[in-house]
Amino acid sequence: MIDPHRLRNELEATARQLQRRGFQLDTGRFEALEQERKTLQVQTEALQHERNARSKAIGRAKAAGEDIAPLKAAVSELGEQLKAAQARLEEVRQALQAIALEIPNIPHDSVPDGEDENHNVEIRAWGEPPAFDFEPKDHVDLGEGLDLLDFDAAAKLTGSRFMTMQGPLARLHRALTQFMLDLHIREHAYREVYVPYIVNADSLRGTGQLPKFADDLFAIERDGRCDEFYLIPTAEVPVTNLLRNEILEHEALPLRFVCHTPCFRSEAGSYGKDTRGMIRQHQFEKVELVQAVPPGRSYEALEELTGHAETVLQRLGLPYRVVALCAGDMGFSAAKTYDLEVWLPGQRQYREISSCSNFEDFQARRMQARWRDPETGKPRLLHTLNGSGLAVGRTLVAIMENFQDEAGRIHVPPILQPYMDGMTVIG
RNA sequence: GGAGAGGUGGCUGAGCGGUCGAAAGCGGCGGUCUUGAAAACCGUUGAGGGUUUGUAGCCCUCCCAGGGUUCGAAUCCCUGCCUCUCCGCCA
Repeated sequence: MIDPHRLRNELEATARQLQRRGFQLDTGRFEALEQERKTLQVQTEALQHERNARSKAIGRAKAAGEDIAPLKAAVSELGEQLKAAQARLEEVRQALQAIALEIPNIPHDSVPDGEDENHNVEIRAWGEPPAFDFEPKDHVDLGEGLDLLDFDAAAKLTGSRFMTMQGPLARLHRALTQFMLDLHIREHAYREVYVPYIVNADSLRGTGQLPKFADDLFAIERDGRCDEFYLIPTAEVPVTNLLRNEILEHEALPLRFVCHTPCFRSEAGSYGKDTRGMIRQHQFEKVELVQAVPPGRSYEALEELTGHAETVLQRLGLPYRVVALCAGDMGFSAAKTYDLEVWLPGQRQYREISSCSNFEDFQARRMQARWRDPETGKPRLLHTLNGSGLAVGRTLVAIMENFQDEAGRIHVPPILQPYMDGMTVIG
């Protein structure tokens, strides 16, 4: 949610900033509602004041043994008026709230203009795409060739967009997770957390998935209702919501959490896109980095966090580039996002493997995540950030395709070999 | 799943339907005392919102959440959520 004061006081300027990401704010409707809210709120509070004062007078009169019947009658009437005013105010409030919840975050000034991914800007690249003296295969052919990857089996068990792995490939997948967690814990000072994989609607509202993106989620039915519990689409949701309705002491910051979870995405509307292989699945594993920092520090933190994710790719020896998303391509809650894209020889292109974002106070306001500013002693909204460090399934794909040989074998990156009992090659 | 108890400020914990945003203790902050510290003593100490040029004043809301009763609800009623105890079941 963006700052309601900002919406009230700088409505036109805010609308222009939102337009950069292709969002049209209906300023006329907002202003009308806001005007009404103001009038109704003042009126309602005046009535409440009146009622409070009169009720107290009744209390005093009763204590003094006076006749209170006429006083009561007078306040009764007030009660009706108050009830009506409150009802109208509540209506207007909810309308305003509904609008506010569907307004995306304002792009930071440093975010490039543009409508879609074609306007994203490459910031830097690392490593060289490998030169093969044979025709490189994609991960599907490699995995199925080794008899270690099976999409048909998963289709039998569940349906499309799931997969099964076996033997050393499943182990490599697990090794990747361990390596990522260890790296972030040991070298980047993150604290590991374990969280529920099912969250309630309040949590999803807090990070911004609800109310707008319910279609991307798997809802869980319970007691005949399916609007309460959902499978997490990313660890971002439970981990960031640890801070919901909390006021942190300054000493606790910055907060750095790393969390490995499965992620579940319905990806409604993505049919026909990346149908082959494990690039786009309903279930995948991810190691997620989440930070909460004082407001003045969040852009510095974004650079650091992006660097932490990059380190994973560098240690594995995977070529990648860093891309600044343009205003039109950013996610709903983000003020600024860097995507990490890894080179996939099977597709001959860079593909997203991590997305690192600064949400500023957008999520914090939704979930009332605050810290006590030592300057004033007063609670203020935190800034939250997160990034994949990394998406495990896609990292596995990158390793398979970049480290294949002509025989269709997969060479284990040296940094992972200790996690594999020294195994150097699969196949 | 069955039976019972309970959810109050940073913590512990009082609270008869009116003078309760809430006693008391602890903690925090400021001060007195002290060479310094401790102790003692004094003072102070929740959050959100509206109005407003205003960190001034005035006002509103918040005692788990949502409804209800009432002139008036932390206190009474209903629903939900959560916690605890006992039994059952279970990894």
